[in-house]
Amino acid sequence: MGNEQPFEKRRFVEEVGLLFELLGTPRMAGRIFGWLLISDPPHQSTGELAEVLQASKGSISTMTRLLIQVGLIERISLPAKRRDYFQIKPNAWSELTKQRSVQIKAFRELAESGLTLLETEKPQLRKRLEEMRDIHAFFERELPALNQRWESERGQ
Amino acid sequence: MGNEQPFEKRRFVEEVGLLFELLGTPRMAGRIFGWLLISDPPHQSTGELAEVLQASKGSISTMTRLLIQVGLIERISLPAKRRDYFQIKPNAWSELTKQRSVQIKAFRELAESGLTLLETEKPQLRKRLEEMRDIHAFFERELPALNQRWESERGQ
DNA sequence: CATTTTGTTCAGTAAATACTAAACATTTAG
DNA sequence: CTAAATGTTTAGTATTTACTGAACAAAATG
Repeated sequence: MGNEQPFEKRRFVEEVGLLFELLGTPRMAGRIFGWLLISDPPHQSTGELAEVLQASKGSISTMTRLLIQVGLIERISLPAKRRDYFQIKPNAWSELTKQRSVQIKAFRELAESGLTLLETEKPQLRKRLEEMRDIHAFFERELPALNQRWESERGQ
Repeated sequence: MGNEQPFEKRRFVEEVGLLFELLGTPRMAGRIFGWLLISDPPHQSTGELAEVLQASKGSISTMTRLLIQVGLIERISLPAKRRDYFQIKPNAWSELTKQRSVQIKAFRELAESGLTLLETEKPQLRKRLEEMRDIHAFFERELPALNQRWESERGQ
């Protein structure tokens, strides 16, 4: 089959895969995401992904599910044609920021439960946890604000 | 040996371990970090860590090295006493934010190299990558500013 | 110098993970 | 209905990873 995509595109896909792997997400998920960033058209089916990326359909199925779950891609179905397609989710990055806030909250709460444990201890010992709590409370408050600023700046 | 630390402290340590694991860092590294957040004194030796956390010295050695590398703890040596101790790094969280900026930069650069690939394509196809580039450029610029605001607000 | 105390490195292991390939299910088209 | 196309689930595999325990190295103490 005519499976000759330019060298550079393959390399791009592979780079995205490696970056994802570095950040703890399976490389294949990164490859899928990478391809969906440059594919024409922007929406691709499971079969197309499997062929272009030389991966099994099972792998594509699992990893698209993962990418949907973390909010980076979405499943769409086109009116007439075949079954379903995947594409980069238009608001992917903003939503990722929101997820980041959830993590930050977890750290803030952990710091607070630690402070409860050290309730009766001298300030010197509590300092570590107070700093952890305060900075996370700060970002928990400011990150959504920053994200909102982004959305309005670009939105117009 | 008198190894009876309160229930709640063990649970705290285990919770930090689980959160770390969730974020892709080995659980044992999280346990070490958790214990260093509540230990008295705040600095602990490899041997102490191994005993409290019921882990092998080898594991402690590897994981402290990891934690130092990511900037969360530091190695200190006390004047008279034994060899070296570990403690939470005073500026840990701010430095972590800086590292986050490095990742964001990687995404921005990836988006740009993708845009180079689609240089001659129609705008419709370039949109995905432009959005990815722009939001990452935004945070690459704003995150350090936010962090600086934190440092001055608390610094006084 | 010999002994103890402390930390690192290394070899081995058990469990988790990222896949593949094939069986199965479901829809679409003739 | 039958056949083709598409996607999911499952079973199996190979690799990676997070550990342990022991050998080793280096320094401090007597």
